[in-house]
Amino acid sequence: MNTIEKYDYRPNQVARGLINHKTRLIGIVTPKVSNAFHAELISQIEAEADRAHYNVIISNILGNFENEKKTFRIMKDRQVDGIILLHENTPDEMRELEEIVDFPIVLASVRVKDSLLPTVAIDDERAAFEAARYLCQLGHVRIAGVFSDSYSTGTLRRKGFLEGLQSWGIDRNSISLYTTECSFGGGIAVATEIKNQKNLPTAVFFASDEMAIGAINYFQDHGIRVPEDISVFSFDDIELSGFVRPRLSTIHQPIQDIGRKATDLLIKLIDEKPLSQREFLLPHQVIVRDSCANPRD
Amino acid sequence: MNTIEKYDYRPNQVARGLINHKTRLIGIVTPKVSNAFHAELISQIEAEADRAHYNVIISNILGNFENEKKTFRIMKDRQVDGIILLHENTPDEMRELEEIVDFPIVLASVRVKDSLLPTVAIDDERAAFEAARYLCQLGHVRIAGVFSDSYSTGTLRRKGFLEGLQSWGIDRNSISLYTTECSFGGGIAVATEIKNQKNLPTAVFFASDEMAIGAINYFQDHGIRVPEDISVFSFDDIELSGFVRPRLSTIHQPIQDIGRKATDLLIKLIDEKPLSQREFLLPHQVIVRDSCANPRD
DNA sequence: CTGAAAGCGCTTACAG
DNA sequence: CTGAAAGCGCTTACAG
Repeated sequence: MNTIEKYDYRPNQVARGLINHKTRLIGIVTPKVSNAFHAELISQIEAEADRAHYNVIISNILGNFENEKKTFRIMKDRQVDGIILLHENTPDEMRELEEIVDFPIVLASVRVKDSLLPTVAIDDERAAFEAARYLCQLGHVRIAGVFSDSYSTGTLRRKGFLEGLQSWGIDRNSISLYTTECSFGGGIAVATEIKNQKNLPTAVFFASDEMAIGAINYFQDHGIRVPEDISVFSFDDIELSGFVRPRLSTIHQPIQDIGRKATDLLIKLIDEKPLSQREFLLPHQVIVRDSCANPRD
Repeated sequence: MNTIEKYDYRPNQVARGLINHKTRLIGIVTPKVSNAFHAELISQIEAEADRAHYNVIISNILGNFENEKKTFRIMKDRQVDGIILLHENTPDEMRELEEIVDFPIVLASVRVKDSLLPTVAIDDERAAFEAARYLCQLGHVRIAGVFSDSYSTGTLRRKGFLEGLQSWGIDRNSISLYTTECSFGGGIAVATEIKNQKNLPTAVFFASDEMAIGAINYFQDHGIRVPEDISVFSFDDIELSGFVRPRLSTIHQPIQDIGRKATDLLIKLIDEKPLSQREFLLPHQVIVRDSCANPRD
């Protein structure tokens, strides 16, 4: 012990990894690290992993499934102890990925249809339902919804949104639906389409804050005021949403809790401890700020 | 070879790391992964590292030097091949960090006074000089500057800013200087101070976009219009700066090029290749958008 | 209880 | 040119 102190001996983690078959490395697989929502999540995961003496390897897969498979193979070669996946796949794709690795995978902030993988997320359907009801409450009738083509930010939120409107008795014909990417650019693209509609909706629900910010930008550029001419409600509550103008009314996702819980769950699985449940749906919140108003007509 | 194919054999990277004394792992050390500027930089570094078959370990140091030293020790234990540091330190602190590790370190987007470390950044002083001159050109005379307490975003940009104003003949007494953190919160804190000044400046230069966005938010909340009542010029040109209202006039940092170049440089050092120069100052750009106008008086 | 040996999965240097 | 041995830096199981 004295000698250890004296020479400041520190064991070589690579050698330990080889003998223990544990690297204390967690892989985070994400479509794009620089996405604001993911960056916050990654930051949180790193902090929680650090507490448990794990380190974190990140990887951008840039929306390409071949890339994602390659990444899983690399993580396997590197002998990471587990993966936190921030990306959705079809059930078939998911099965392909699971076959590549022999360590646990946890889904964070996303859900995969029919998957048996441990998941930490929110109730997307319920949250979108509440968002839709909020818009109805304000008096909106001609409403648009903008979603992605994936499961959580697409199917699930669209379903909840539609059910919310229906439960208020909104006519399906006065609802228009759009599909695009969860990015500033995606929002702009849809805003362009919406503007060219004959009959402008009085409110638009976006499945992500970044979409909403892009769209609001476009609306403002073209003389459409938010919320005076059009109300905007979105989803995620990234830090930024309180700093743009108008401040976004949005669904708050507990990013910190999701990151922390997903990390804890993965570590439990690595330690082969039993899980009390497979799916953790953390509480969301409807945040009312300045991007919604009553319709003018 | 046939057998390799047949059983899809893939060498264990941990074992290879042990024998080769190379892990093909790069450590990124950053104050906060979720900072927009850093997130874009990290994303870029990961992409470039991937191209060279390296993986990337990230670490939040959260502005604590003890934490940073601990991180360097962990990176050493993990036998990473090199570190890209996105954080500034005093020369003394930097020396302490250098002593911990035995592999190359590259500074990206920051500079350390008197350091001999390979660095990829922009000419902060020159860029701030140009920003100051731009404000003068618009006719501003009562000008405030907001900086951090570190070297690149503090000392260097402050120096260039002051020289720019001086070169235009602005009276030192009409310039007020502030120090805060490069975050939304830092910007809000300074905006509060500025608002309480007897004689409001007609233009404010912020050393980061995030500061500026926070401050603009505060100004707007308190009936101070940007740019009508006060012009705001900032620094970084994160993706967001084109999506807030008003769009930010700012100094463009070539984030992609910085990330790519820093990675290439580090890999060269890992391979013990010679560097053509120690410091690479990439070209910046003055981006004129909507947050600056002529002063009203 | 202490100390030497075996082994994790590779690569490299060397013997045949 | 091929194949067996040594060794990277640890940990674990076992002999003394």
